Amino acid sequence: MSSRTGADLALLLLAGFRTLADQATAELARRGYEDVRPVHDFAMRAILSGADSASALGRRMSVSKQAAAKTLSVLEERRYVTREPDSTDRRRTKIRVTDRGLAMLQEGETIFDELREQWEQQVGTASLSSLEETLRELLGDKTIRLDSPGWIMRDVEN
Amino acid sequence: MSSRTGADLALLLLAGFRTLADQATAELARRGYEDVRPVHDFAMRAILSGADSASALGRRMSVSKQAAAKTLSVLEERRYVTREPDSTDRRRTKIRVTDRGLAMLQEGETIFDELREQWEQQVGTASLSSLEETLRELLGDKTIRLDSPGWIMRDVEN
DNA sequence: TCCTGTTAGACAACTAAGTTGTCTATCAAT
DNA sequence: ATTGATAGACAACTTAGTTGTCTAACAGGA
Repeated sequence: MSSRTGADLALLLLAGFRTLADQATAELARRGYEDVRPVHDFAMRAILSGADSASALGRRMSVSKQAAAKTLSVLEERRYVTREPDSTDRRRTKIRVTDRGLAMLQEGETIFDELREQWEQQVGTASLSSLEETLRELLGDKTIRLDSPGWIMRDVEN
Repeated sequence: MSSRTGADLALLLLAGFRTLADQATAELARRGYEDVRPVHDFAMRAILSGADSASALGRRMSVSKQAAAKTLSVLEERRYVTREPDSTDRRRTKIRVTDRGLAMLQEGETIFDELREQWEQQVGTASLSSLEETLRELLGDKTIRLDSPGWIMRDVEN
């Protein structure tokens, strides 16, 4: 079916992402981490990989530092990170991922791996890794911009 | 590189979609249709395929009817659709895609096809269509929910 | 024909994740 | 010592959603 056009390709990619992200978010909630969205997970990864201040995180995620600061304050509120003053540079406040944060990340990774496993069983190892290979080739090392508000999962009423 | 995990797979899919969507939006703007986002394009398609009222559109896009009505009013403002009273059911107001709307859709489709063409040249016809095949198999006929606010393209300042 | 339940659309208040713009404090370097 | 850049904060705005409540119109059965 579905006429093989460029627009369909875009929709397929989107649907693929959303399927994984929605399932992961739901499963994460089921395992005790409610109110965590993919964007939080990604931000935490970025922090761990060295973006340990609001400005740095903003740069890393290609988002304004103000937006990054907002994300950080909800992460702090939910006890996934802490902020402490940087002794060497009194302008900065250093971000630290808490143990709870690490545990959440771990759980998230596990869930994503499980989902990938399911997909592998559905279409075979070869198909899936060739898909990944193709996408990597197409996207190169292009870092992913996260400046799209949302991709939240909610339920609809009417 | 990039450890072959489920999370990476999700990010690849997202990056793929965003790359296409961002480029398409930019190109559409360059060709005279500014302030059009993917979500508008998708909504117009849904209208054309029969969802010709706010409530119907909401159901089709898995979004509340209020959200659909909002989208419709910006589409109307920008002269991509018109609303007219339905003679057979006085509660409803019928949505019609304007000529300008059709032209915009046409242009959008062309652009997406061009982008797909580029990708094809980059990785080969076989790889790309196998990617599409795999995704279709994984996602089935699952319709795409559009209830994520955003995926807008904006520029970042600092 | 009337009552009852459902549907369409509108309005209002709220949320989430962004954006600009402006401000102060601190650093770094000529 | 001044000058310029950087970190973070605060405020006002934007987009695309969400609930909740309301009225008007339809549809079907007693």
